[in-house]
Amino acid sequence: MGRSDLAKSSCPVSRAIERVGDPWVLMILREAFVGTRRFDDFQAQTGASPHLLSQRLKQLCDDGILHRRRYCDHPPRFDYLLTDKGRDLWPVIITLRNWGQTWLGGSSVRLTHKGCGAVIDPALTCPDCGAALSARDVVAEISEEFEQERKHRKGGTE
Amino acid sequence: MGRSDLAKSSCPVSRAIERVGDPWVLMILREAFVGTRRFDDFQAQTGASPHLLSQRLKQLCDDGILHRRRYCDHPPRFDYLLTDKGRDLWPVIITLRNWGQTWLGGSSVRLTHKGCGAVIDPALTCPDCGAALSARDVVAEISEEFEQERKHRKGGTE
DNA sequence: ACGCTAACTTCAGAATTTGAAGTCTGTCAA
DNA sequence: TTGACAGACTTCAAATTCTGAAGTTAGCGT
Repeated sequence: MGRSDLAKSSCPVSRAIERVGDPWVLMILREAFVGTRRFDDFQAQTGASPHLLSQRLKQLCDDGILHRRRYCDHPPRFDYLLTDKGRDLWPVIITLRNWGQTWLGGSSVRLTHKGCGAVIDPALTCPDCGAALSARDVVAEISEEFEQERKHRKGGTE
Repeated sequence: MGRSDLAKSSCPVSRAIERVGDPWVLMILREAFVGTRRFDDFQAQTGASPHLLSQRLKQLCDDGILHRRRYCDHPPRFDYLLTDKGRDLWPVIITLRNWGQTWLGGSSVRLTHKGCGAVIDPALTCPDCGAALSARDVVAEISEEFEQERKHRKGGTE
């Protein structure tokens, strides 16, 4: 398949990985959710080289995850803001945080729910019955199209 | 900072990214959650070269996310199973799926909750009051230790 | 006119990845 | 007992990507 062909897969997970499945992209997103906006701040907090950072920011803008805004005309200055599409990646960062906190330690990041004021660890639940969800509680049924793709790969010449 | 120092950060997100913030690792995890166990099947479904796959599987075993099991003595044959630590990464894959399905399309993966039988899209909720959660609903408060780390980077020589 | 800030770009050497080919152990059928 | 095959890898050279240091551009403040 090759990494650059992931987006062609009909699997939504592959497609998402193609866009955000990169350590630098994930670090940039973490920063963005903490309020970081400017190039040099992203650089300082992620440790990415300017070259790399500039590539990734460009890519994230192209993908509609960040928006490059001119926040000052004279001199010309730009910053990077999350779009709605980007803000929707918050659950991905939060689930990584949850896992990191549980299995790798590190000083915690406290999350407070504005609605009820409680300090929380957000968890996946069933929107229907409200039960907490883990891998064992759910059956995944792959679409016909994706099933074909997989079968083809097992036997096929590729 | 450099990518390989992420684990030294006190931020649980960085630590998690250090372990699983790689497209191949994420693809391997996706596969593992769909029941894939054997080397050649991982290879066919992820498209990774055997060299790369072997590196990543080794790394995932070292990190305690997968377990390399000898499932046959004669001839010696091995497969890779998720550990509890690995199974706990399910929410990460699911949130990637949710985002991919919403913003990138692709034929859907249907999830059925065994408990109540409903076809669902798992969502993050507040375990206290049960409300659905998005980035805007939560305040993140960074630990003192991590706050120091960040300040140091802004001014510091690094 | 000099130093400074912010947002980058350039470049060479180092590291990683790709893709093809090969290895090793052992089974099974003829 | 030879030959075809399966599974789990390893090896290697060429292509790609990343790292780290240095330089660039535009304009402000003194």
